Amino acid sequence: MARRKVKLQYIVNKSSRRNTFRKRKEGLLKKVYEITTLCDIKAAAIIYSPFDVEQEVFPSHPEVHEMLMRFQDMSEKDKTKNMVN
Amino acid sequence: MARRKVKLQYIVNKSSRRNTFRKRKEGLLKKVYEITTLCDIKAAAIIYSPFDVEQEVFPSHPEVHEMLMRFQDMSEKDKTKNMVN
DNA sequence: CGTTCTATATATAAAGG
DNA sequence: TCCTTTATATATAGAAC
Repeated sequence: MARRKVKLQYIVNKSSRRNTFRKRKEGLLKKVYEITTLCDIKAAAIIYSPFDVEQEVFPSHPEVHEMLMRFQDMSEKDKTKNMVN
Repeated sequence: MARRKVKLQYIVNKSSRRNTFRKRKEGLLKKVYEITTLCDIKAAAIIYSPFDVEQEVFPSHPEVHEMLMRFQDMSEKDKTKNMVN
């Protein structure tokens, strides 16, 4: 979006892809922060990126870990049920 | 945003909060899908909401579970390091 | 490679059904 | 309560540094 509408597909050019990744990651974390604040809920985003040295990025609360634990405890059936595409 | 700028704070009115939650959750999942597609990375969002019957919502791939496993394996120090606020 | 600047695409608050 | 419709706030692609 912005200057030009972009097709929703893999960005081949590496520097463009990297730039888009950085900007969108920032936007995504902001959105997570906002919905968390506005609705007083727990939310987190996990991003695995080949660009960052650190492999996982976590926005949001320490409670995130608790959420993960809860997820781990769910049955496989429930996990599938809660997947959204 | 939209018709009126909204202060970034808890929305007291329940129906408004619920509506905002539903819309923003949808937008958030879309963003996750987009960054995933555009940059060919793995990403997921976890949302704990009192509005949904299901307690956790997961956008994105089956690989998400693998990501969580990797996170579980990280040392406490690394977990803290990867938290972003 | 990372930032900042803007024009434009998107997300979304309110309102209406 | 949920879906549409809009007006407006935000996010962000591309450019320039």
